[in-house]
Amino acid sequence: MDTILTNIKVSVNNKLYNKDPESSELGKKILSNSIELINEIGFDSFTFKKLGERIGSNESSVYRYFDNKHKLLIYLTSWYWGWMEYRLLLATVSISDPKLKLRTALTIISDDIVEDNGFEHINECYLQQIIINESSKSYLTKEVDAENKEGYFLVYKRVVKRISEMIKQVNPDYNYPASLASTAVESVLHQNFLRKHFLSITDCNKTTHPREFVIDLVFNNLNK
Amino acid sequence: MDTILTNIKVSVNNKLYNKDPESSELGKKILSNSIELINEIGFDSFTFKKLGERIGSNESSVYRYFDNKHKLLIYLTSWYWGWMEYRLLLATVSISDPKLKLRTALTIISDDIVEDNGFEHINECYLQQIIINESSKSYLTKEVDAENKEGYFLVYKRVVKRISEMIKQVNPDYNYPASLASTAVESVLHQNFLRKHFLSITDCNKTTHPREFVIDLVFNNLNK
DNA sequence: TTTAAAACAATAGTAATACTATTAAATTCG
DNA sequence: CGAATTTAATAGTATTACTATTGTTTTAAA
Repeated sequence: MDTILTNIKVSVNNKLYNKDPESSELGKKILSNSIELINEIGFDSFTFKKLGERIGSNESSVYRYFDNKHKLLIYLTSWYWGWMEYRLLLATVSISDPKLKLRTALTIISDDIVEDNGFEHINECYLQQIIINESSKSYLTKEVDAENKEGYFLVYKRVVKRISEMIKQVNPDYNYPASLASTAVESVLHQNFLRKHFLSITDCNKTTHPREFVIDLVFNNLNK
Repeated sequence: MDTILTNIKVSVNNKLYNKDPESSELGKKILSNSIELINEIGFDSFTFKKLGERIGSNESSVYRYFDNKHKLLIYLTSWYWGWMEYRLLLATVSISDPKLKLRTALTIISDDIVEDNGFEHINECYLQQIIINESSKSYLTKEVDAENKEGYFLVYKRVVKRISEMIKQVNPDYNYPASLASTAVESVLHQNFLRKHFLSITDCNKTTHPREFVIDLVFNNLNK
């Protein structure tokens, strides 16, 4: 995987930033440290001032890269789903059996990322925690329609659509492929949250993984 | 329904407020106007100052009822789920057939509330929109575990558990009753959001209702 | 190699937010 | 009736989320 990774770059809608954070040392520091800091103190308490202090720079330098913390969050979620799409393709492209293909895709999106392997300045484990804990905040806003028009959520929607297509391949007669796909993706994140904070309303725990539930959920709907 | 409603009051964890908003005229104005205002401008832009201006009162008067807008949001979501639990019980208590019971419960939680009937100072239609658009923000915080210990999310969890129990009644052999219940509840809200903002990743639209999808989803998992 | 432009970083600001403390007025209650 | 309590408004503070300005460094062109 490493040899491939050195040549690829996850691309993110360029309207999300003023200056490409991957293009400079400071930009990379902004990415890596914002991921760490958001994980430590949560997105709500996260400010550019705190980030500036942490990277030994200053607030206004961060503003040159991102208009505000909201756009930074959308950048991070876009990066995550862009990376996920890449992993998804890599793992499924050579599979011809529709069921195995779908099962593999669901496994990929529900993988616990435990190793930070590949992109130097992005810690994928921490980023996945941010996706679980904060990513809904990127679209649960009054500006969602305007931002959607700008294409801020394209990558996320593309991942869901790919899974939706795989669902159709397994069972062309199933009535809700898009809804099942979006529910599966959302459910992976939600069940991960629940097993950490609201254990009493999930069956996912030390012995049962969200992956098992979601794969069972999806295939129970398609094998009829 | 009306005769019953005049006698019951949805009860909310009293740690969520400093002074019971149902106990005074100003308190009721705070509830009704905050629901309207959050719907109009979104929770992120909502402030106690704007609310104070709107109700012809002032910021600090609002603070006497709620510590901060976050607690107000949890109050509103608790009220919603308390109300939902009441509707759920009322609709299902007399049903003995497990399948019909579960189907009825799923119908209740995925109902579009279009009429504001019952509680004078709470507009249930607007409140449902707030639940769809904002309620995740009530638990997606760094304080979730502490607040969970205080019992802030009990009512919500109880609703999910009730549905989980109904799932077990339909099929005691199904492995993930709690996860399926929490996914169903979450999915109703999520699909409602998607059909308004991200139409391309849902099958719910003018002709297909989230209710149909969720009922299909749940029963496809139990009828094996 | 010089010089002009551009990019960069820091300082110092501003308006708005999220509260708190104080005080004065109104209400209740013994 | 008077004291105690509750209510409401004013005026404050610290923090946040930026913006404008300025000087400094880097780059790039003549």
